[in-house]
Amino acid sequence: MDAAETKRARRRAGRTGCAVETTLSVIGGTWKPVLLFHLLDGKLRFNALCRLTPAATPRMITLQLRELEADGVIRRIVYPEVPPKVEYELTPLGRTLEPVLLSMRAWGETFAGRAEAPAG
Amino acid sequence: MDAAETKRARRRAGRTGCAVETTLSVIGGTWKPVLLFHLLDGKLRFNALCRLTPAATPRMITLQLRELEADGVIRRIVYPEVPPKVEYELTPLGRTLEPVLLSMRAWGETFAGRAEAPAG
DNA sequence: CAGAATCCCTGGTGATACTG
DNA sequence: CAGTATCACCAGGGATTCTG
Repeated sequence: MDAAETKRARRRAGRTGCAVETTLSVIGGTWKPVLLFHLLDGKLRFNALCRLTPAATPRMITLQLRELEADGVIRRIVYPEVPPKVEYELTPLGRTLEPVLLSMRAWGETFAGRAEAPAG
Repeated sequence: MDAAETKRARRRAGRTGCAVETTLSVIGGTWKPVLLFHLLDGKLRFNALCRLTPAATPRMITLQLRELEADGVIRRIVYPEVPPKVEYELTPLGRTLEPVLLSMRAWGETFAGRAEAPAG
């Protein structure tokens, strides 16, 4: 998928001084923040990620994981076993995203609270 | 564009316990984090936002601003003047996104540093 | 189990032209 | 200036099937 890759590359290169765009070029995918967030807890198997992100299809999860891997924020560990076993984990670089992901979660929790109890 | 709205609503409702998805339902748009980030500095006119986000077309900026407004994170101020003048500013709720946006910028700066000087 | 390959279609996005 | 309306394109993503 070099279309998306080109897009992300252009974005990274063509940023106009806004570092936020740089971050988005890495975690800007539809499901990337969610996947990364789940990986904060440690290694996860492909199926586990699918179960944790039921709104995304396995196909999409695969694609997004590949891009994250290409950007060096996650690592793919293949165990040469039968049945196949693959785990994903954050790289040290990926772990530096923790503040971003945690602040996103924190805000989501607050917002959900406000949205569900607007009159409260 | 209620297709996107439906999508976001579903996402907000159908989250599986991950607050990150809730946050994404609000700032998940392609240019939303960038627009919000620029608004951290204060009110901005439409044209100013366009200039600060040249990679996005005015059309897209309009659409994303509308969604942000619908989600209550920004406010649209119309001055009944000629020529027209419209300003956008963060609502109090929108301002609570500041930690998220700042951490995104911070990470982008670090990543850019690593990417441009990988051998350093 | 983990993922590749294929088909197909929706809708996100750009470009252009117009308006108050 | 700050949009809106319309057309057109094609890439993103879903569903299904197949494999090692």
